[in-house]
Amino acid sequence: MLQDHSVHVQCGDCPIRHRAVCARCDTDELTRLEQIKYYRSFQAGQTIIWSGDRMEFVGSVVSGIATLTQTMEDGRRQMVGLLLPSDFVGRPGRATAAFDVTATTDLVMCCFRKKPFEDLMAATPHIAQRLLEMTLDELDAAREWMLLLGRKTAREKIASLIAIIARRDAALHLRRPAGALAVDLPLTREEMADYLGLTLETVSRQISALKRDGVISLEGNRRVTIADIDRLMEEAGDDSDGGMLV
Amino acid sequence: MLQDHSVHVQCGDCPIRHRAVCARCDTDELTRLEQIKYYRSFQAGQTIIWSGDRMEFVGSVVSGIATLTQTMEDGRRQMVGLLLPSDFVGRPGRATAAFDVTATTDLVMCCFRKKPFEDLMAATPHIAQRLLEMTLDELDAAREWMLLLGRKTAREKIASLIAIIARRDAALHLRRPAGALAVDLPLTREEMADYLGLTLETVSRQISALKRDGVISLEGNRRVTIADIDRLMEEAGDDSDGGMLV
DNA sequence: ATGGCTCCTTGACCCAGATCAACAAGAGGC
DNA sequence: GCCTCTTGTTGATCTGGGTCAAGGAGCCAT
Repeated sequence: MLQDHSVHVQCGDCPIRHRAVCARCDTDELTRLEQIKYYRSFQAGQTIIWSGDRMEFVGSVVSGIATLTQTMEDGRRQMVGLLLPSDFVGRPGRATAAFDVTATTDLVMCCFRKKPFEDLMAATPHIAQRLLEMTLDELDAAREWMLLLGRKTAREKIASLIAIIARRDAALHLRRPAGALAVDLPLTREEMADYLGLTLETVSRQISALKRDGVISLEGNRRVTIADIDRLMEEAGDDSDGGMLV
Repeated sequence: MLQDHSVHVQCGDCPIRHRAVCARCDTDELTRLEQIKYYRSFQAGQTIIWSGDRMEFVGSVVSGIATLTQTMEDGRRQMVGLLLPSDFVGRPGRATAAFDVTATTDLVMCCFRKKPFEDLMAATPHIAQRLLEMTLDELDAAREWMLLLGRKTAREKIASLIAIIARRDAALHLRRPAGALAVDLPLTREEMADYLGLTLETVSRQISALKRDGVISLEGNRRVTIADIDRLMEEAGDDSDGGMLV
């Protein structure tokens, strides 16, 4: 009986390598990464790291989806990061986590124990440079997200979220959309609400409204078909096309 | 007649060096930075970079305050970054700016032309590593900000903003508060509204409310005295003390 | 097939904060 | 001093999205 073969993915020929930490590593550097890496699986709903925990490792999402969230004492919750395959988790140079990291689907991570990774980073400028690039991208994304949270209407927020997921999906698979585009929403209504700073009822109402108005259509309640991307972007209120689709 | 002496500040003995890009550079690296640096002054209200512009330089704020903002076609505006002295501006590895950068007070920047800086960065792992650290800090701050925008009430937002400015102020001067703490709000009510995702009227009302309730008091309408920091933090709804004051 | 989940939708009502509008308080400039 | 311009305050009213509440739709497990 074979083990789940996802645990045998190699960084070097991983299909998402073009977006990963090791995107520009040479074979020598890859070898050293291989030596310190290991895989961990998490079940849907499982918390990977609690805010305030000691961080034992850093790593990349190989498959599945994780979220970064912050919760106030009274239970108000805000998602502050959505981690899709190739995204980096953890913070070299800091001992404890500032946010909760949760697997929202079954998840496989490619992990590196923190100390060896930091040593390798110190010895391999490539990696720090690539990590800087990725962190700057994340910061840009966080800033777009801030505009969404602070100024967009509920309808614009939903349209934006669908556009963001469609874009990430396309970027990951290096493909451009062929006509009507189908996207799986990897989040529950409640998770979308936490992403958007809304309640789940408002999310549900606005998705219904976009459907009623012909901007999207639904198969089941997770799979969305986007009839007209330009119309969706317009509904999202984005001034730029946000670098839509790579 | 002497020129404004702020233009003669040296990175090496700059009072804010402990927070700047060059925080951990040795004398040799500092010398190389000195060779490619130059100073630029901007007047209050002047736009430093427009979103979409080619970025000719990167640099650090020496004195004064700049903001990073995003504007939608219909004029809705969201601040996505508040740049105080020691903060880094610009994005090595990207040709065009994604946000508007504006001086909200008279401002002096220590600039490096982009290409030489990138070359130096490639040759000096130190700098990329320090920049990564700073970017990760900014990302953490952006994520706290997202909780504020998505989930906090107007009153909590105002309390948070005052706390954030007090904290940054203290960190910059490496001092801890002695009893009641006075802070200058370096922003107009409208700028605060853009920071917080509110209208300026709501900002004004909530500041009045905090004053009425004895959480803060005002001298003029820019200088705030915080009677009781713990009370303010409580009003801000922060679960952690947010690493208050370094 | 039935009960008990979790997830989603929809309706009725309410309220925090937006909007519209008037006015006060400085800060220069002359 | 007086005028003008910008910035800030406060009031009255409106509304988008929150809250509360009642079902519906899948999806197991028994």
